[in-house]
Amino acid sequence: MNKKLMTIYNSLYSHFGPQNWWPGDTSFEVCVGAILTQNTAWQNVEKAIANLKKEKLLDPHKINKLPVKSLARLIKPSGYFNIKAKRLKNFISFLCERYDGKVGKMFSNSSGHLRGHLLNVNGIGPETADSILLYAGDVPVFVVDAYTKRIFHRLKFTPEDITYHNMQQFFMKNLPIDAMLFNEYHALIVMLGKNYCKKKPRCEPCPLKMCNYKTET
DNA sequence: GACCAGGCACATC
DNA sequence: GATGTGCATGGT
Repeated sequence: MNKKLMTIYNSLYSHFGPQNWWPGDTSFEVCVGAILTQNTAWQNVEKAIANLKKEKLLDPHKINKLPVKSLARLIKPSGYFNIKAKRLKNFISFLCERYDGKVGKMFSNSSGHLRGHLLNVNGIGPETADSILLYAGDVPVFVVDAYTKRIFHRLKFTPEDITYHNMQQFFMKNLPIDAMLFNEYHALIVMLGKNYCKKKPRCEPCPLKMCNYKTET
């Protein structure tokens, strides 16, 4: 257990408050959002999900039957819509065939193997799999994203080119294994990253006052 | 108009 | 195993 990691967490929590992640009404919506938000601003994902809701299509069996082209048109605002339509359908056919389209059943029927199963779905990589595990199923895995790597590199904790797995282990070996903590910590990292830890040369002064990163221009 | 966003798969060396 | 590239909309 690394005290500095908890100190950073506490500073972020004091500064930003609880983030109440994941935004979404159902665990299925969380899964859909996790795929749609790949390399995409959440704001755009909201528009895509709103389109699905408007057409009353935010339902595993309905999307399973929907032609890829129709799905692509609906999720267009989230970007990469052709490839994401395929990815969504890959996940949903996995969900429907193995678990009758029920996310709850997916978690209860796949004791410990779920991460591996998810990674076998074309279009689901480590971050998406872990987001589904943590935010749809309360499984205590730490979610790593581009902000996580950038921030903790600038704080000089980890190398810039660290792998997903090693970055995840860095947190999970140094923090208590706790889904609530991992949930809030990742969300706070994204909040910090979005607002204060952008790619150079537009980095804002960090509210934590712990980062010496300076813009080059 | 350039840059960036809560990645991933695939090609090529 | 490491590196490069396509995928695409919408906000700043």
